[in-house]
Amino acid sequence: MQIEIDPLSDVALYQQLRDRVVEGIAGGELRVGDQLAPVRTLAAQFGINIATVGKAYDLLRSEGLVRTNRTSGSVVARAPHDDAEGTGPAALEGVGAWDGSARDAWVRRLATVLAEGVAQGEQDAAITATVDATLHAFSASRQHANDERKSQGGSADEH
Amino acid sequence: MQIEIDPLSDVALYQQLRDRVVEGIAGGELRVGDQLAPVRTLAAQFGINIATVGKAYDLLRSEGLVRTNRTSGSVVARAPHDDAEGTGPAALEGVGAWDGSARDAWVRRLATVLAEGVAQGEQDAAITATVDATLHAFSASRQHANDERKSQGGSADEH
DNA sequence: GCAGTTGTACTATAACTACCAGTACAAGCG
DNA sequence: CGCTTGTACTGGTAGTTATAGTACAACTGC
Repeated sequence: MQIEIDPLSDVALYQQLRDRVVEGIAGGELRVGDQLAPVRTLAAQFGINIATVGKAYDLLRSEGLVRTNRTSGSVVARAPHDDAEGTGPAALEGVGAWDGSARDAWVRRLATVLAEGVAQGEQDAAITATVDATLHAFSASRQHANDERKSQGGSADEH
Repeated sequence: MQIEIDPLSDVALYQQLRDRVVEGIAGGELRVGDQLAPVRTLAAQFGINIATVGKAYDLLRSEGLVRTNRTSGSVVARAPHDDAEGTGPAALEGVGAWDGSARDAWVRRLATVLAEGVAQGEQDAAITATVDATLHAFSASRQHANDERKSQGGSADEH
């Protein structure tokens, strides 16, 4: 998976890294068991500090999205709920659903973002359309990534 | 409007204030022309610094949500798009729709939050349901606030 | 004009965060 | 053993958050 970050953004570097990985999982570019690039590799790739990458991985681990085995690196630990298709050898590892309070916090955060759109005069229909389009983009991307794997068993992370 | 903030939250105080005002506008508790509490009043109410409240107002102004006339205080400058009902003497002031790039940034932020839910295994249907419920809560709240105004012409901000 | 209110600007300080640099270590793999 | 892995540590720089206190320009009401 190709990650890009913007050093000029007002969003913290480690936060951007974390966001890209989350989006990668949502979009299917990163699937359960996939290896994440070593902290040193990512740090060198972006010319940033190892500790910054480590902090991003720290965050992802605390969110239960990746699991890390000290010597073998970090791997994706959670997958989007794919309602369609039996996905043959899927569910390599237990998903485990996230913590209730974590979900509550997520709902709160979602509500705040939605309130922003509403306050700015965005119509409800326009908002739901944007949400639907975004979710559909994710599932379509997952579908596409799925097909890729079937034709060529490639790794998601060339480093 | 009754605002509450959590000094123990990891979210910055000025950000919380800004979020509450945004949600107030989305929920109709704050409407176009409504006066916001003076910075000194809010600062005293929460036992925080004037500059902190000023920063929140600064943010809201830069987002075009409030307009400020140096001596008369800050007032709400933007209203949710109410698709239903003629709302009689509504649209007291021009709404003006937000900047295109600002909207793009909002869509990006929304996508990141949605990705988080998807990555955590939340089903698309569950997400859209949450979004719909949140949007409905806002519009219902607006409706309610609207009725309140009709029966008793109260100010939104008693200070 | 005067008193009061409003948002804003300024300085200065303390605490915390983000990021960096370098080094070091424990644990597993080949 | 050599290599890679994540992690931990110290130390430093810069920026942000929040504080305190003072001050000012502009408008309202008397």
